[in-house]
Amino acid sequence: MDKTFQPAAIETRWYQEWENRGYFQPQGGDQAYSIMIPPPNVTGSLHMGHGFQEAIMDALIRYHRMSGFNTLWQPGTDHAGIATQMVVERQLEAEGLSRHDLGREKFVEKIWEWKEQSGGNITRQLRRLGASLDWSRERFTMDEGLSKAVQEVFIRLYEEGLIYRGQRLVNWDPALHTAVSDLEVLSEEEQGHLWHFKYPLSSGEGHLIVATTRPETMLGDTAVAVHPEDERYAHLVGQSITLPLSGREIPIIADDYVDPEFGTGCVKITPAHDFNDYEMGQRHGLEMINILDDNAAINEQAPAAYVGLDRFEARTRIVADLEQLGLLDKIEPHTLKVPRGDRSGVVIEPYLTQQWYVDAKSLAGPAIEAVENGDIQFVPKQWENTYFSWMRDIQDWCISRQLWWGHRIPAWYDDAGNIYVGKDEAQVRAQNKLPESLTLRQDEDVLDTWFSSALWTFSTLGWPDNTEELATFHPSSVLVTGFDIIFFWVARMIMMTLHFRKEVPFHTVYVHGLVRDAEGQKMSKSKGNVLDPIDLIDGIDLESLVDKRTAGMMQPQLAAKIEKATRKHYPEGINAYGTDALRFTYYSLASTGRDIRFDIGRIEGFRNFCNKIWNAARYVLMNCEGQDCDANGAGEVELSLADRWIISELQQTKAAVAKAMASYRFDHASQALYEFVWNQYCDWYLELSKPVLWDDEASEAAKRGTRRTLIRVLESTLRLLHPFMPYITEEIWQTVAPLAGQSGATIMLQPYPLYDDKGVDSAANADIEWLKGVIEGLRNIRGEMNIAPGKSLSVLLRNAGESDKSRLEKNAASLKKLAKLESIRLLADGEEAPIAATALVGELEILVPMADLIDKNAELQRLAKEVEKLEKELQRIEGKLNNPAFVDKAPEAVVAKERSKLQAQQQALAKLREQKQRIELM
RNA sequence: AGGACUAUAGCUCAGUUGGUUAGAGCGCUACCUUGACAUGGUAGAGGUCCCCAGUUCGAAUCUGGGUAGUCCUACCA
Repeated sequence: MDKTFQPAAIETRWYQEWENRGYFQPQGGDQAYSIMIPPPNVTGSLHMGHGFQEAIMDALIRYHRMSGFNTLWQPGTDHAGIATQMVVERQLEAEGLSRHDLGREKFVEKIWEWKEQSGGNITRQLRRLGASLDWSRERFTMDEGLSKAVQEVFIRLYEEGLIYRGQRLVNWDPALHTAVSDLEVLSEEEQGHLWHFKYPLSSGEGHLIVATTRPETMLGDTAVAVHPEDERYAHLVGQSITLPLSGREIPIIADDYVDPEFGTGCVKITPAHDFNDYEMGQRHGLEMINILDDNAAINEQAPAAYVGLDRFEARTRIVADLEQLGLLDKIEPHTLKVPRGDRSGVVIEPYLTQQWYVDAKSLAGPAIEAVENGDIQFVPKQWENTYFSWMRDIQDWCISRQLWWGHRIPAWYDDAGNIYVGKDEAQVRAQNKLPESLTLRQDEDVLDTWFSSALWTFSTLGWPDNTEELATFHPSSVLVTGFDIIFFWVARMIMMTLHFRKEVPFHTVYVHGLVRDAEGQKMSKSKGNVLDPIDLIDGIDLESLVDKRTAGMMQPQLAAKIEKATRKHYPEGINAYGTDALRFTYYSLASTGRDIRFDIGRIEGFRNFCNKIWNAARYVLMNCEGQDCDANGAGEVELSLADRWIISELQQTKAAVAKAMASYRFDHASQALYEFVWNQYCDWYLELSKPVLWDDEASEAAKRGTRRTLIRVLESTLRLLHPFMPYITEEIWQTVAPLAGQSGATIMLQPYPLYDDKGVDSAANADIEWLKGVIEGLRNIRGEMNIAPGKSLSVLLRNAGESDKSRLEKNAASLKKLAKLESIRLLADGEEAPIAATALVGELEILVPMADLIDKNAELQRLAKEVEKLEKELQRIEGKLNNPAFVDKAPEAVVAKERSKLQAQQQALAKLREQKQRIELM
């Protein structure tokens, strides 16, 4: 074995082995455990957030697989309609082509080509992370089976009246030429203006002043509204004004939506271009005039002077023209929220179009109930509120997208505008008895990607066919996801699954935090602070990292800034830490918080932890390989106190990990394991094994017992660690297992260690605690007194009780070795104690004679510090016990505890004071 | 505007049903290449648990009110 752990040398080898041998496939078992991967975008790449999420799922999966469940982790990707189409369109653009130049069929072919070419990226990354997905079952939202499911769902919902087509105002992305759902629109505050215009009354007697942030929409105004109780305008309601530029006469109406306090209290109403105005238009039966085209340029409904102008050009022109007419009252700076497409970044227009909708309200009822009655539980629970608040006010879901990449809507139209929904044209004709002569054309649109994602848990298992997998693995056990897609995905999955399967898609939703950079910033390409998990595994030099972060940017002007920041944060690039260290870092950060700051310092610590495990194994193997470790359990074996103690500690660790896993506290699991391996097994047990193994006097049974304990505890620990650190544990386990009497081809299919109360040994625990106390007392004297570590000490014990005496007897060898003692013995009866530095373990006094090695003043200082600490503590306890209210009202156990504390501390204090005095008299 | 969450060591974070001397990792200081490991060992320093008030014998923990930050939802033209 190398002196340091080299992850790169083993990771790929083991992953290939696992995959080739089919270990990731369900292995049987009484109970099923399944997780459906939240499908990443097929043409994308994994970022730190994905890495975090996959690591969590893999830990759950490996844990349950080892625990004997019939375990499936279902892999797959989605087609990410808009994102993917955009990428390919941009590639075409580079060749000076648009998708229209190619035509629909050719263009979709191109996307498939791109998918084939780039689709392996994600799955390659997942493999590098050690994700034990059953690749033999990999699915894609656009593959045949899932498309069939999508079609089936659409048709059935249509037949049940839960999908309908209607003309509504939608969020229109003028760059992508498609409707997007309200979830895909992000509103941010931006600086704009508030333009005040004079609208002349048709009566010719004066004007009203309206304010707007979007002057161009005035071409589509069909009313001006005031508040019904606004006395200033009450007399004008029912009259009309003559709309400037268009010359149309439009009514003045009253509606309590209007806030009389804002602006002038008069609002221009444009029902075809504003969501609130749309509703008001409905209430008042107003005309809807659409003045934009698909590009958000002015259409021919508007006066000729503006037709064809882009919306922002038209804005400038209209303001200028109104000013010229003397109708511009004033312009004020104004902060407003501007809605932008999350993909395109352009300003979204409310736009009147024909779209398909899902009646979400009807589907929401059972979905709310499933969470209310606990069929589905969120972890942490507070996310249920987020879910409820959205579900209880849910809007119908616009599912049609004016894209070419996606599931085409299975609807056909005849020239009379009749709609026929079915599997294909032939079936539609047959079902509706349509003559051959009737021309039908299929709807041009495709479905929202989330529509197919909503079916993910059951479509991946073969639905609508009644497959065995569906029966076995559905509902899935848990969904692991970020809170940012509770609405997009989780809620819709619950609705769809309940409707079609009459069962929940998953029993638990584990909501994890969002990975941010070390400064708490969200990682994003435009900020240039994204990290590729693979770069933390393999390492990356500075220049490559800069190139990677500044390549292919939407806004190249940011490149310089990103380069600077990158050079500042990673002047040396990023070291290679390996997958296990990265994964363990993720777990250590997976608490209940919403934000996860990823600090490079953390991963370094866990890389060191891997190295610690590696070297501990090296030590164990050095002492066990070729030796009798009682692998077959036949030899005579004597277990030392230390052996019994570490076995006992191992049980506590098993229990802690099991508890942590049951509550999704991966941070607690990782903490418990780290603490056990480093602070107990390595720091104490390995050290305690040395005096036995290196002692020529020790019996063969004792040596065998220690070797057996060394190797078996290590073997169990590797299994305990495996779900979190798959590679290093497999690598070491291969050599360790046979020595520990375990056989098997791989650690990943071994049983997960279970807490065994027979292993718990409180007597051994107490003895070792005593031993640690004595050693730590001595080390403290050494450290504080600057006694050279190489210097052997002769130590005396005073005031030893019976248990101290027997413990001393049992542990003398260990004590000598670990505290580097020349000798240690009890002070004989009547023997006068020499002047010495003192440490206390309970009532036992440990004396290090000062003779020539201890500095008087240093010892006095050290004692003073101890005395002060005790005095403070005593004061606190006395205060408590002198308070009658405390003694009367606090539970007896608490009072008793304080009393015994008081006594112990008083004794200790007395001894230290006495000691201090003696030294002062020296 | 409504709601949620967060505030603990220099940094990143744990802290169970109120009772601990408030913990861990990283960083810091001193010493140490002893035969698993310097990606290491030993010892140590470091906290007004954001502020104020309340409940309680007792509050990092519970309640109310502030302050600061983050996020979500809905939005005023």
